[in-house]
Amino acid sequence: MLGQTETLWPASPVDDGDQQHFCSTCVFGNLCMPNGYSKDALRELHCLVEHVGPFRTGTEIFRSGGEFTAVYSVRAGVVKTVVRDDRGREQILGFHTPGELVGLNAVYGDRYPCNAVAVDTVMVCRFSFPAIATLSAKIPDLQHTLFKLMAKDIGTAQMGKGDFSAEERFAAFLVNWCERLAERGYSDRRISLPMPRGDIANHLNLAPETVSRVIRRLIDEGVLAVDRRDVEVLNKSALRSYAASLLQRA
Amino acid sequence: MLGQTETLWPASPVDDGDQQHFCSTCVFGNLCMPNGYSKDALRELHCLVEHVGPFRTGTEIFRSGGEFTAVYSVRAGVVKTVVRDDRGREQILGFHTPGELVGLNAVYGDRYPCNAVAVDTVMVCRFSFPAIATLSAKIPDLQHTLFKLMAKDIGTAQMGKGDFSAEERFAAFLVNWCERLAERGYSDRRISLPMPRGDIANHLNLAPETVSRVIRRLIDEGVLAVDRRDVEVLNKSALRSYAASLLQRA
DNA sequence: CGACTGTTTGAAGACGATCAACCCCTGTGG
DNA sequence: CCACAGGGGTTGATCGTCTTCAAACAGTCG
Repeated sequence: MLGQTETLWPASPVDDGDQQHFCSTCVFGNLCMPNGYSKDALRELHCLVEHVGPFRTGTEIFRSGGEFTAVYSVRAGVVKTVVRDDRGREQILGFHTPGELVGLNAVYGDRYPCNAVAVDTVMVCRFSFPAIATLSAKIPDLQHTLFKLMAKDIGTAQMGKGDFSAEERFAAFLVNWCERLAERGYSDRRISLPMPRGDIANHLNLAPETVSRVIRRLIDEGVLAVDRRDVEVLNKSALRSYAASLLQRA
Repeated sequence: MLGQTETLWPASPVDDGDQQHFCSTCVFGNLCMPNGYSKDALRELHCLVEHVGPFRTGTEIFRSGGEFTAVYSVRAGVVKTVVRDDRGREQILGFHTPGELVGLNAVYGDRYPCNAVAVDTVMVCRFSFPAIATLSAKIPDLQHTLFKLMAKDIGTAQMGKGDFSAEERFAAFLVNWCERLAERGYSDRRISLPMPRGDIANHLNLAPETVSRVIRRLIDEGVLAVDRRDVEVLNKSALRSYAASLLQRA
């Protein structure tokens, strides 16, 4: 199990030297195609990218109602997107790991529909959306990538729909989190959940107490080992079986 | 209130003669920009559109797992999109009225992620997606429209997230339904809900019995008059106040 | 008329929310 | 070094809403 004092995993992906296998090490993040772009395309993309940050925990990268000008690629840290209703209750739409693009849902309308808030210390790259849209007309691969990223966001948002138990929700969240981190070169067994329990609960439409109880059950069953916000998946297949009904939708 | 035998509203939008104010009367549906396209663009769009139908209740326009080749614009009737999990339980992602585009969520991946099923008798227009993507690189307005439509779908899917009561869910659904029909020239007070109660319940993550009870309460409060699948909104502001917390998310 | 589906209504039960208390860790100041 | 305050997290007891189960009802189509 986990000791209290040992550091379990590195805070950033393992350095591959000059090789860059993962898009998280590229300023474009998921804006990269699997096969990359031509040199010309890359040069043009580089012209319009802008490094921003760091943002400290709780600070806003953009704000709901603010003029939509750009999308952001997460370079480091975790970003959450949040909507607030008139009575101040907030709903966390999602968490975004390095490489992922934030702000695409603002393309409809000329204002951001949600807040983007730093969960921990965050670095981002800013892409002017008008510029990227114009560029995508010239670079079919880029247009295709944008279409795919937006369609993926539709699918992600739709996956939340459905009547699922607390266990299913949390397990699916954890499995999905592991997979996304694994794509970036992190361990898929030992992961960090940098956001507070209440944020996880909010995102899953559960009470913080319920999340706590679910975690307890999973620990008691030997599925997880948990030390504060660090999680080790001990029985991946068991976790997957909990998440199955939510993830395996044909 | 409603009599049993009278026909409350026309089955299709009022004919304006030669004027075509609404996109539902145009084969392109929401693929139309507010200001329309140039003649050249229209001609090219016309080349790749394909009329399909009619589909009878319960028949599939496309099927989950099928090769993704095209998106569909609803011309007449209502289409529902459905995902089925491994145990046969199904989840209705959404209902689509005339003018709306179905299948954009398939752009990610090369297979449809859901079934599209006719709720009543449905006519659609088929657009080859590769063709439309290619065309959109030449027509900036079309690209922009596609981006916006996809972003809107993200927003629609995200709106479902949150912890809402049965009343809030149903009221928000009904208000949204009215607004979408109103955009198409239908009455915004007297509407038809052509899908069975069970489908509404499924979409809202409620039991059919719960939907039935919510409707009963709204009738008793004088907010609605209901005759089978025809609904008249008697107190729009009351209905909106129920839906407020779900719709008014800044 | 009778089988069928879809809808409504009632009663009992389950799951998660809420309320309340406690714990653990951190940081701060004496 | 210890005391204390504070936030985040955990645990237990109770409550409420929606689900489930069961039955009756309505409209439709053969």
